[in-house]
Amino acid sequence: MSEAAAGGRADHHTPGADEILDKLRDHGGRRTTGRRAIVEALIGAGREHLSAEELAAAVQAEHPHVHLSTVYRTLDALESIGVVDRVAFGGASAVYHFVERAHHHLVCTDCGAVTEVPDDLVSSLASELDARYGFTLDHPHLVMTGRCRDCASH
Amino acid sequence: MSEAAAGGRADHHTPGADEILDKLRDHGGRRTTGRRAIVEALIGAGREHLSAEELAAAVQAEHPHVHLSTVYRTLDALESIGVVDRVAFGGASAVYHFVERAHHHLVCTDCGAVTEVPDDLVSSLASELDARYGFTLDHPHLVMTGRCRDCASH
DNA sequence: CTTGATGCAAATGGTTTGCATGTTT
DNA sequence: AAACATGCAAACCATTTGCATCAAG
Repeated sequence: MSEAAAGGRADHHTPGADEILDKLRDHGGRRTTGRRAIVEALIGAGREHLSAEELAAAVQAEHPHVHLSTVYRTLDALESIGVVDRVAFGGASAVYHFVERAHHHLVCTDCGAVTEVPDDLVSSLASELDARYGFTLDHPHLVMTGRCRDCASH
Repeated sequence: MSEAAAGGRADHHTPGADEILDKLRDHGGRRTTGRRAIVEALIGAGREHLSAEELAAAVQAEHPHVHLSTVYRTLDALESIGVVDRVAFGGASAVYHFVERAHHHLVCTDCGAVTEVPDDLVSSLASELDARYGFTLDHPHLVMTGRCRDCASH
């Protein structure tokens, strides 16, 4: 995994914020301090999946003027250039994270915990669904609900 | 549409409305005309998955006074006694249907079409997830997103 | 100086809730 | 009567949008 973009370490200067902002600019976007702050906060979250509100809170610790709607707009922009993945499951707020390797999500309906599942675990089901129904599963966006180990034992 | 409201066939008296209302009453609920109308409309929908609003519209054709919030409350009640299944996927409105055999749902992110998938297709993935993560997939509630045959070909 | 980004407030849309009233048991 | 259901309006909550302003290119 690209330790730079993903890293929990290897952040000598600033992980991949610049690269991401560059990508944004390549798509006609602009580099702003707000966006940098948002990207950095998202990088800082490591592999945690944050909601827009949590991300806004993190950003606002340093940049109090950055508005929640800006966070949403920036996440939208990042999602549309394929840098960020939005994970939405019924009702509750969506969470966002960087797209690294393809993976799916198990969301516990009790405690809300999100577990990542590598894509290959799902691929045979995916081809089955394709063969039988012509249905193409969302590859990096699949969200499956159920109960996690802890909650299941109650 | 449902010129049935009570089914095109196999409805000698009234499908299962009474049984369902009985179940509701067994759980401390009351039989009201509104609830009967809602249950009948849901039965009339056959295996279509309706949103609360669609259901309300269907009911209101005959009983204009039945309010949308009553539909929601009734669906809640029916869900909590295990008679109906609510299928919610990010953002859009949830759809409801009777719990018959266990099945999952493929929701097309383009056109919103809902395809049913028998449980057995998913069971090997389910046991895999259980074995690896101790995660118990929601059995009759799984919602998977992607693109249906029609939309995928665009 | 043009186009995109932002803050803010207000709108959205699906769903839920408080309340006073009407019904079922 | 007591407990529950209902209509209605208003509240909710995550997200989106209109608009005037601001800043990046």
